[in-house]
Amino acid sequence: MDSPTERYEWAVGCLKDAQLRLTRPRQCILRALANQKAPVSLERLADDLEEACDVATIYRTMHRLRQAGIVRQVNLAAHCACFTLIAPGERCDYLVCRDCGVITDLPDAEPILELEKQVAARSGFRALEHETEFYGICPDCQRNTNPLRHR
Amino acid sequence: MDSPTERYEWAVGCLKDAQLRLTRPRQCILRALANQKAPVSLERLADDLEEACDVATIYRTMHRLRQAGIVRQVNLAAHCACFTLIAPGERCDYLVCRDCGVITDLPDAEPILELEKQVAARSGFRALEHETEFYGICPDCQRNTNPLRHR
DNA sequence: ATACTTGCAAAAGCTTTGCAACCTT
DNA sequence: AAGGTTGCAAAGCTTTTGCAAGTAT
Repeated sequence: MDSPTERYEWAVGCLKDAQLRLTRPRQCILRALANQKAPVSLERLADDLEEACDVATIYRTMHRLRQAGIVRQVNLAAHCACFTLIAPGERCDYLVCRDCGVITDLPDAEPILELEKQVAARSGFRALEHETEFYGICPDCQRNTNPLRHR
Repeated sequence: MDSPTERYEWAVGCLKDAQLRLTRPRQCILRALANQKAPVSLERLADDLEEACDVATIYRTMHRLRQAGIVRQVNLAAHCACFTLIAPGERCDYLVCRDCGVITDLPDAEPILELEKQVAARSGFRALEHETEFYGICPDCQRNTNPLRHR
């Protein structure tokens, strides 16, 4: 499930399963989401759309996609909701630069899945999911050490 | 560093180190934070204050506490900033109920610290920190299975 | 034809900022 | 006394909602 096309098709399938209509704005939104593996902020998402559409529509759509389990809302940075497709095999472990904000996917987070099982067993919580963010300063920003850029 | 008093004293020490003044509103805010191990939303924090104070003051204070490394902003739920003291030994791994919103601290997240080291080594990121949230339905909410309560 | 969706506009929230008065150091 | 802080009010954003018109099924 790696190519944007595959991811898009998967999402469209889910949309139909959820009895949501495949409208023009929704096509654009799903395509934009399918192109990005890392979570995208709503602002960025709006910019990425092939065809502009109303903010209200984007918000409403994201809400429905979330309900339908097609999209996950990730709370990486304060003050902006970020979203990502939950295509099969997708991870939700990220490495975020505190300085430039770049978000990378973290592929090898097996230990967390292990931990998740333990937590499920001990806590009695059901339907467990997780989300991990590692924050730090990326190599690029370590080089550009302008102290003023750092918040 | 377990008792609220110890945590409060620690925070006050940091405040002085950061050359921030110990005003009345700041005392209240730090005390409220020291009483809670789990992250508190701003709304809740405001309610917990012994003495009411202006929202603007709370926001400005949280901003400074964050800058001074006294407080961590956690993005547990969308639409509300949550804060917690970063007293020594404090963890940042949580178990959150998707239904009732209760937040519990997760004490045994060793594997994540291991992973953090690996990630630091491989990625070249510096000053790595992490934040993990496990989401699920808590035992209580599993019992009260009113489907309408679940979003 | 039906009823789900969209855009526009307005409302509602949350967060930030300006400024004079106030209080800690 | 000096300057960091506060409260109040207003401005800025982000997110939500109402409604008539538009469109996928």
